[in-house]
Amino acid sequence: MLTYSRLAYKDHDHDQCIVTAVKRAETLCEKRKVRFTPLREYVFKVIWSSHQPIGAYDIVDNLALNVNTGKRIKAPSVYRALEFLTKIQLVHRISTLNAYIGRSFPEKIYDNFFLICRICHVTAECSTDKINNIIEHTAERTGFKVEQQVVEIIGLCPDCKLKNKS
Amino acid sequence: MLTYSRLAYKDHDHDQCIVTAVKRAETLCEKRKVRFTPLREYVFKVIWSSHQPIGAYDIVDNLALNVNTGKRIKAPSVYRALEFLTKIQLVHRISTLNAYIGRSFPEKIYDNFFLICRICHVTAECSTDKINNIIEHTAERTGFKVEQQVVEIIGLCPDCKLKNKS
DNA sequence: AAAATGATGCTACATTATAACATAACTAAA
DNA sequence: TTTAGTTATGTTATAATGTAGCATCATTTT
Repeated sequence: MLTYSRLAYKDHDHDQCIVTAVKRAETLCEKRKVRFTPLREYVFKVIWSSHQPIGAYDIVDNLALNVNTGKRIKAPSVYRALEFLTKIQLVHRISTLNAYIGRSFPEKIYDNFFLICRICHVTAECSTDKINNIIEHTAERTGFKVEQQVVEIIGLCPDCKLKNKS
Repeated sequence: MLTYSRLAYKDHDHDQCIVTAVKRAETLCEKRKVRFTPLREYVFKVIWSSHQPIGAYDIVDNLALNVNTGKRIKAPSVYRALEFLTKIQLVHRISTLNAYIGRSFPEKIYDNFFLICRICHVTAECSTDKINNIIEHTAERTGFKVEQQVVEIIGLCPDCKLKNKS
């Protein structure tokens, strides 16, 4: 089976994208019995505001001020929200960019990878169970126990590929 | 075809490892008509001094003082050497650790991945042409042009797996 | 209500990386 | 073999990313 998320490359109703992601997040947190607090939701929404990974300090800049105090939310709070969201797989840290992106298949822990445009940074999540098989197979022959995989593919998205053909 | 570098997990003559790597580097640089300067060689050797990825500032700390001036070699110089070595594929930046490791198959641009031990950080480079096929195939269906791939597998190396069985 | 746990706020700082400009070393052309 | 061009390194300062440690506030459990 092979599925992929080409959505990032198409015109689409992005507000709907966010709504769906938030719903998915709420469901997942309920199931895992963890709290989807306002701060975590705000951070999650800022991350989902585009299909480009966003840096932690850009999230800080894009967050609304704290509702109660009117003060800016500081880096450590954002990093803690990111840690939480990452741990339950709702968000992925694109380590080649030091930036964070919302996950389209949060239930898939392996089998997923990211296509990252070198120019515009638009990032699509893909999922195929074949990759994991190969990695697992190769790793096992060396006695290595796979726990987590980071697969980041860098290149050109369809749009930037066209624009750079000249 | 499937090859892999289990060397990292075995007792071996590591000095020989370094000598081989340096020779390979010299040959590659000659072929590409780029300069394997003393600084680049020193940095390369420090990286190859173990099978654990090493951070840029740890390289700074481990470098001998500048032969002529007796002064410490500073971060920007090291980063420039790293940029050079990374660009010609002699070194890989393990982006999940912000650290650098010598490559065993510098001629392979795709098809390679890294098994990184979560505990001791020992890292083995593997190479199999199957992964790239899948990624390429999936990416192409979305119109994405693959240029570079970062595959970092986190888990337990054979030694740490044994030690943590209890 | 009290106690325990979990989440956020906050200051200060650690770590990783680069910009910008000066100097030195190499290379190729006249 | 000088000179001009190019590439590499030195140096200072600073940007960008991430965390430690402790105080406070909120939620859940007893």
